[in-house]
Amino acid sequence: MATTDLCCAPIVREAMSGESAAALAAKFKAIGDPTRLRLLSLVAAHEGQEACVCDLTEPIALSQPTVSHHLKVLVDAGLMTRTKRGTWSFYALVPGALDDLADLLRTP
Amino acid sequence: MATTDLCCAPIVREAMSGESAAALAAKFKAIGDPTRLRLLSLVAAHEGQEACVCDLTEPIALSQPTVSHHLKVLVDAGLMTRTKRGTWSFYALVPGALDDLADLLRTP
DNA sequence: CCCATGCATTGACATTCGTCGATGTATTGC
DNA sequence: GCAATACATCGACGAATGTCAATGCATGGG
Repeated sequence: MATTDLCCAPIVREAMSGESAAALAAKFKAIGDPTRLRLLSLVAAHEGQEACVCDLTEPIALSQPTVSHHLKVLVDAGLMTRTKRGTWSFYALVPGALDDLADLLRTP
Repeated sequence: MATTDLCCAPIVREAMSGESAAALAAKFKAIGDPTRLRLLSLVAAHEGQEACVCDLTEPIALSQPTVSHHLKVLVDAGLMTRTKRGTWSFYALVPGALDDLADLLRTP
């Protein structure tokens, strides 16, 4: 779920509708958490721009279920992808997803 | 409070520290709510790029205390300013605040 | 001086969220 | 097959969040 595409003009261009506000807020809420921001950062900075859960658990210093939970939130928000290879799950940024959010924040 | 300046490079440039992640997450959490996104949008679209609470209560369709609460969150996050003139409190965007956030989301 | 207006604050409540331990489920290696 | 590894899911718990009605506090008008 939550694959609803962002529409519309920048936030400050015109008054937002309730629906588009909810869709956008869901994405910002996903990155409105310190742990998830660090996960995005860690994955992006990792070689190949991808990382498995085992690469992230230690630097994040939280339990493995908690890390998996946050990664799922990011995937559900459309910001990350999950790819299973063997025993591992590799997470990577969705190309352009963060840039799309950035564009919506720009003021004229 | 919460006037901590954002530092650092874009999120995806290098691994974030816990502190900068917390500071950044606080700002994204502030805009990670549909009501607050609409408030930002309404204020920015209003004439003079400012609006009083009485201008916002009706289109938001929530109680006045709730609107005031959300506006306070946005002010505390450093995204809005409050100016009292007479009986009214006028809210406006902090110039460049959203653009600074946008810059941190950009991927190389 | 008193009342009405505009807004902030308080207290309460239900809901959501972040976290963990325990458990389930594949996949790999021997 | 069996044990070990990597990860997801579940259930539970305290903390934080969004909302409202009630109240407080200024400011301006008669």
